[in-house]
Amino acid sequence: MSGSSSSECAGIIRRLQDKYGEIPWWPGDTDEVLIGAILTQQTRWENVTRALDLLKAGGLCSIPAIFYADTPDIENAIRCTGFYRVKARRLRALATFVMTRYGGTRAMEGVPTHSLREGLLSVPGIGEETADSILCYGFNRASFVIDAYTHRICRCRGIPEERGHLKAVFEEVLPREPGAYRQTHAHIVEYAKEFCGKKRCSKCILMSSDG
DNA sequence: GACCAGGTCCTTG
DNA sequence: CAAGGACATGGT
Repeated sequence: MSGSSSSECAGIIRRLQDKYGEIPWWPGDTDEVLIGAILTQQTRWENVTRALDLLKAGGLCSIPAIFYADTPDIENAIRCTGFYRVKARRLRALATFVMTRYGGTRAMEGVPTHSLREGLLSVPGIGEETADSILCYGFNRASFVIDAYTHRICRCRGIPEERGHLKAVFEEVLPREPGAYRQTHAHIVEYAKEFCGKKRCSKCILMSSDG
């Protein structure tokens, strides 16, 4: 792996840890994480929590409930997350995959990570980021999430942005523990939301020397 | 009104 | 394969 990228990423990880410490992130049971992972696509998390509350109020915040629900009921609950028709379809596709292949998320816990990932990626509407979010936050697997914020931070540090490269580098540098993966990803999002615009970063604590 | 948000898929060149 | 567009609501 690129030694340069590795040391840069290691530096980013360490400085973010120093800045933020332990922060809670993406709470909820497994089913709720799967649903949230779809809803948060290209959408602010605050809008997602509102939709999750509406789903809960309607008894629709679980994979079986989504599987058996009427599509219009799902659409109404998730409208505030945008792309609501597409997302309702994706939720149905995910629920269908889980229920028909495993009978529920509980039965997926013993399935090997690479096998789970492959299955998730076969579901229409689930790409690499969503799959990794589900694996890392929903199933406690060491699969690092590369999102738009990760790209921004790495761009600002001159690290090659290709997704597979970034995923490999972070997974090489971090201890192979889901908790460490979750924490680092949470740090990246917190930092980037505040300091990294789409075009340029306003401030960069990641810039300091040593590395 | 313009621009953006923790993506993914489909169509074009 | 790269680039562009569609999907849609809500906040700044």
